[in-house]
Amino acid sequence: MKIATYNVNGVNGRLPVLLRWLAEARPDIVCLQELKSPDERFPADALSDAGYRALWHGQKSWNGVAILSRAGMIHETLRGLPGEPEDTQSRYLEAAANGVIVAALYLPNGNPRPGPKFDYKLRWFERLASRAQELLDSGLPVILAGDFNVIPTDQDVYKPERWTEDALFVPEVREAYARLLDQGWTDALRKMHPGERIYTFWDYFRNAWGRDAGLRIDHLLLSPALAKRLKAAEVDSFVRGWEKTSDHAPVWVELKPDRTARRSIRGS
DNA sequence: ATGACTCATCCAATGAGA
Repeated sequence: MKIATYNVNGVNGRLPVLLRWLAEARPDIVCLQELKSPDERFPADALSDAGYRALWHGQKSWNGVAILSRAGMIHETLRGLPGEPEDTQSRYLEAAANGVIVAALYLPNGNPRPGPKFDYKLRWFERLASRAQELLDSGLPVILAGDFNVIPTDQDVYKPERWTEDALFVPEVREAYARLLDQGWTDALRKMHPGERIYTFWDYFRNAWGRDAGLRIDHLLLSPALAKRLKAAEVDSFVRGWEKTSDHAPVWVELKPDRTARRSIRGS
């Protein structure tokens, strides 16, 4: 089973690129971020024609997350993170699909720092960590997939010294990410590629793609049950080179079949 | 240090992204 995350930076403007990538990559489940679309303009028909059922949590102009599945039904389990009822930003959607709990998330950027946007990022991080702990405690197979807006280490940025004051890289944020992992999550891309420079985002500015001046900020975190099934994790960086593309590239994991489930099917 | 680029917004100039 292949599960992907892709910050599309505008789901309607990006539709041709998204459909092309879906046709080529054939992921079973996809988490999308930055829909930048109100719910009524989400391209559900075009995605349905491409073979995907969808669940979406949109918002006019900004944010917005969605979960696509071609594997079967999607059952919503949570829309928005608890803990801040006045928060109207559409950044979290969670569902059960194909035997897995999938959380699609778009963590706040947090710049400029210091300021209210940075404070909001830290609060949102805490709310995510609370939910993540609940999900781990459930013992279910869970994947947290999305744009975390966190550069975890020096290895994940083309020029660390340029980013020391940035809300994506300051120690406070990197520590929050490390604490999240310490709950028991596996950073799938890093697990499969230790010691490798690997990016998921390249700025539109300054020919960042041409210079390979990237950041690794889109992450796929696996609960222990799914970490055992991890087979491959990659970035479809070629998509970043397409016309009218997003500044992010899709990231995906391939999971081995669930041995427990297979045993039960065989009845042994 | 700034701004470069791209998206979405009642179409123009602005906010947001990272």
